[in-house]
Amino acid sequence: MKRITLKHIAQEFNVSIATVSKSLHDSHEISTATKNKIQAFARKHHYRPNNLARSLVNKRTKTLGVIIPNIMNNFFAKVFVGIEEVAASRGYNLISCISNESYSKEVKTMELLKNGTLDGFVLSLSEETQIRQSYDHLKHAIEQGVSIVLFDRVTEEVQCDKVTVDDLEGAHRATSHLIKSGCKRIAVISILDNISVGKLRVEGYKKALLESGREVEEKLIVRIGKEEDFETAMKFVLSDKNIDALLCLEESSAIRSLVLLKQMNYRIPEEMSMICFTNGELPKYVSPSITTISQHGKSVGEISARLLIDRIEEDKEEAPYQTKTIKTSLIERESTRPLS
Amino acid sequence: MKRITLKHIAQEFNVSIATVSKSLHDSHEISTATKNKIQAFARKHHYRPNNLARSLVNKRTKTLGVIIPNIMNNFFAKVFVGIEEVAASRGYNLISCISNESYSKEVKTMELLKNGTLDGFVLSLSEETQIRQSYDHLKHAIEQGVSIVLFDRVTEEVQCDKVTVDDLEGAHRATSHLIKSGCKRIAVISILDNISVGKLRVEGYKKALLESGREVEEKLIVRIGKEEDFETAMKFVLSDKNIDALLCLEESSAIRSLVLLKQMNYRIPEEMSMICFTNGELPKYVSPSITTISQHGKSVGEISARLLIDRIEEDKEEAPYQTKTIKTSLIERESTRPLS
DNA sequence: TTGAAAGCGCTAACAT
DNA sequence: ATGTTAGCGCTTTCAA
Repeated sequence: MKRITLKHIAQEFNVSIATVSKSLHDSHEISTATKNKIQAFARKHHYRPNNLARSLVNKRTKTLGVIIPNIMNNFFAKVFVGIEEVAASRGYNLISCISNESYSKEVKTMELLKNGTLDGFVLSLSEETQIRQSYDHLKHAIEQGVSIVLFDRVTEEVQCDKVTVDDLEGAHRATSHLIKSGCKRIAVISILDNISVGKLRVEGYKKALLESGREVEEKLIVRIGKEEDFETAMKFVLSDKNIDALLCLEESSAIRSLVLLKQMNYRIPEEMSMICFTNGELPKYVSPSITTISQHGKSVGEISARLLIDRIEEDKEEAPYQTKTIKTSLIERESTRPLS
Repeated sequence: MKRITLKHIAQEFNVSIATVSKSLHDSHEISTATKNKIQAFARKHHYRPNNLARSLVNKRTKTLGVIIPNIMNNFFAKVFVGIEEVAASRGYNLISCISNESYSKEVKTMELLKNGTLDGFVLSLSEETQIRQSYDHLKHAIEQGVSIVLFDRVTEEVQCDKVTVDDLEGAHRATSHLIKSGCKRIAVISILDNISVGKLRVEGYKKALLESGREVEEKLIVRIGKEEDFETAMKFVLSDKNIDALLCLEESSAIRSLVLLKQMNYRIPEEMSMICFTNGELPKYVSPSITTISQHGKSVGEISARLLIDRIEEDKEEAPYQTKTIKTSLIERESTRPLS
């Protein structure tokens, strides 16, 4: 059984398509009698308006594009959940893509989708995009009237609404916490040095050190690339026996460091304290559990979606762009010494 | 700057829309000269065909719907990645929704989307749907000619292509492994008793016990509901001091059991062995690390997407439905004794 | 209260 | 080689 259209219904009752359309929209122009019979018929036959046709006329699809670098990342998964909830509650669908940190995938997706299918985009820049600093795909989209909200990994280069995590403050908070708990030399472990948030976190770390009257030792800021062997790099770091704390800029390096430290029989947190970003399940259940900076991913998603939908719906395409910044929180666990 | 259409281009060169359309499709009917100038103009002005209009004519949207019960679940996240990859490689977009284990969300989503927006659905049933056993939304969709692929949590009630994990065999494999490693009394911890896969896993467990000449003790099959306090329930289970192995039917109960066992100073695996389903990061990095049954989520996703796209594209709407079953693998870790 | 007609942007069969 | 026409399914203005 094929899908039924206005035309079919019109034929059934020997009325015009317009009458059927109006009836189904419960227009006052139509008599209650005809409305009733048409509505009943439609319901009985599971009539569903064709959204493509409708969107073509209305120039609104009620669909948003979401581009996320990696869904296996706990933070992004949470953001996605937040976006999804808000979108659903406001009647929007989501077309979602995983850029997999690839610039070309990101570009292709945007190209593909800014063709009428979407009312706007929510996205976080892929690592490669941030390395290349090529943002033309975003700029073009905006020029063509597609609204965009950038979250987490953003850039000054593009004029649009943004939702960021206060990474600088987060790293500052983490570093200060380590200092207060008595740590003397704190190393930073970063595999995110290519992306905006990584850089901000390093800044926050430096700021905290300076504020407490310490010097920044560049060699304590360990940037590990994708090609390098993580374990080897870490062992080299740990050969500096005076390091007594690790600030890991994301989850995975924290977990891997922890495994290594345990192998090497470090006592945690006595000999080595640890804090990491991204408050997923892992840091919570690993032992010792790891003190984390929560970035409130779900809120980031919710706010991003709201920002985008508001801009689309209220036709405030000319309204000034805003950047909302979410504060982080520190969740104390076993990998740091209590602050007395 | 607004989006440019065939009409605009046609006006620009004083030709018909058809000529423009053909030029952009590089038709041999059009002279190279006109084709060139039209293509150049289109490129320069970033012309993108409106997909809505195109889909309306073609009756194909090249878009699939994906409904997943919970994206924070490692298995489903992997499935999603698999679907995404295949879909992208074959030129399909994904409209994705999280049912959040809710029947009504699942129904609403399907209602909303089987309106021309989609060529088909890939979905896994929500827990609530499996409890209510209401599958009319799926049946209607199929009647209306929307192709569906069900994965992981499936039902016999609906006639469509399916991709399942061999849960029975997985649980059988896990149980046999525990038996071979010397475990005497194996308890099953299930918070999935409402869903198909949960039941299959229990069956696999029973089968393995019987095969090894043991009896099935129903009280060793612990079904913990959402409302019950997990910890209290587990403590009660563990009051039976003869239990020396836990088969956890998913990740979270395994992790929580592990925390509890460590608190209670169990030696793992000597006094208590453990195996759980879902091979995510958690079982790997927790200590002791947990032996798991991998369900190969990404493959499940890939196969599902392929099955769906094949059916859509090859117009084999009448082809017999298939069910593909993915074998699990056992990944040995520290929570089980080696098989010597 | 109902209907005719135009149009959203595109495709495709059929002229010319 | 180019154009005309009809139509996908729907909304909306204007006319009856």
